[in-house]
Amino acid sequence: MTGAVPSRHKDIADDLRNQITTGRIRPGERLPSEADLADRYRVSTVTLRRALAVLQGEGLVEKIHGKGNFVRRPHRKIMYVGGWGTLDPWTAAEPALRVTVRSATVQAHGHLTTLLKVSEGSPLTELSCISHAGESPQGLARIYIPRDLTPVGDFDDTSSCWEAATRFAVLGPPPAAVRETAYARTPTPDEASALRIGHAAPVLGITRIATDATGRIVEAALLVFPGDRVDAVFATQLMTDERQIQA
Amino acid sequence: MTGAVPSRHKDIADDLRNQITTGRIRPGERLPSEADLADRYRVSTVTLRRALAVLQGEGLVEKIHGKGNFVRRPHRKIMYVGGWGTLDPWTAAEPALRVTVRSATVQAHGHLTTLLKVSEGSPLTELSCISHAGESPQGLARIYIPRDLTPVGDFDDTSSCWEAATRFAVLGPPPAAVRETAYARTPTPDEASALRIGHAAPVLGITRIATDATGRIVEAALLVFPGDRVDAVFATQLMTDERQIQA
DNA sequence: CAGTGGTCTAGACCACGAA
DNA sequence: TCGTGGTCTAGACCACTGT
Repeated sequence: MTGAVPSRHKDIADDLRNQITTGRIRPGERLPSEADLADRYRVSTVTLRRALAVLQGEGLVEKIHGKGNFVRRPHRKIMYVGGWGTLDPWTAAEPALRVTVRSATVQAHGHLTTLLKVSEGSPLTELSCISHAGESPQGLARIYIPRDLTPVGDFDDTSSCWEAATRFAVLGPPPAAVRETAYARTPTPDEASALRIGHAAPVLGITRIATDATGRIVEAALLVFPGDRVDAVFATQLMTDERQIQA
Repeated sequence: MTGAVPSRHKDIADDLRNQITTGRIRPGERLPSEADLADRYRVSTVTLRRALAVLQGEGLVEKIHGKGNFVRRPHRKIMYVGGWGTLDPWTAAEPALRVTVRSATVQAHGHLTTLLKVSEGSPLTELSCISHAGESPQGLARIYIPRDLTPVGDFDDTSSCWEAATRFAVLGPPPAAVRETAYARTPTPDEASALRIGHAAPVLGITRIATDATGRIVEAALLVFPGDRVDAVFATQLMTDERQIQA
């Protein structure tokens, strides 16, 4: 197609990728320092860093400022199950899965009022969750629930809410309908550092709106997952009649 | 939280972003050359290019080698509707929406055999679709249908299949169930050039498997959308009983 | 050809992490 | 303090686009 563009950094990325995937450099191991690698490949540090950026974007390498570049442990792909609004049971049962939840009361503002269809300033319970699988951050969630629907009790390790949060499941009253919007984007700086991914690594976002039988919104959840670790699956049973509705 | 890291390129990106979003630089317009901008901001070309890379990742700027940096025309977010397996009707009705379909007969191999649960070498019809909204590529689709289920007739502009492809809808016999997996990743080089996005711009991918009442897979579709232009929405009605199924 | 973006260099200085 | 990654420079050379 197009002429081959000389790009030393891609060659280097290819070489390092091979060394990683063939096991010559093992998961968790630290790569030689960037200065060393630059020397070895006879390139400038800038070029070498571009090569590492490629691998970081692929989720193969994790950079830690002041410590070095590390080969990421390969992770089984986690499944977020749509409709259920939960990580798949197998994943959620993982013993190494730790979740940190921070709860706060906030007032609805801006986007939140639109999402929850509440008036500006309405009291909401905000749950900030971060889920780790072993060392690696695995997902972020910010869940908003109208204050009057919030289950009583603290979100400590023993509460059922904590259990639900572990699975990123819908909190609050059982919903009658769930609407989930999935999108792909780059992480915000906050998300990038929280998830320990590059600023260019794609994240899979899911905005989940749960409504009860009366149509009232009982929960809005903003979920963010590293793109290389999480897929979202949605299953639909179609009545043959349903297909007629579509024009 | 963390100390402010000096990063001139982010400041520049912020400034340019403001100029774009406030309309001081208009959609379709060409930015000053990188050399000019580097001069104006008193930075090196490398730093300025990092700033532009940020904006490109956000989908605000399109770089064209040898021509310049252009402000991308803002696009309404397109909705892919899960379950229905189609772009939303409003979008699909867009008159400016053009679709190019190329059909071929291929033999199942590798991943395809797993996806479609057919044996190696089974004949499949492959439809390669690319959808444009005006100038901008908007989505790619590769759809696979078992040869014996393929509707007869060519996929010309007048066929109903072409109409369905326009909406990225499920082809072949009406399915009884659809399973869609959504993921976020960076584009392959092919996808990046076909969609005219950067190699680091996130894409939203959807793998769609449609099965008939007997459980036979009647279609597998691999859809790829630019992350900044397409969202996917999935709606679920929950019977109260359904919630019990979950352990 | 001239003008544009794409890649690379050799070195400087700053910020973070662990002794 | 030292070794690490993070940012930046001033300039060179290559590749693509249009005249």
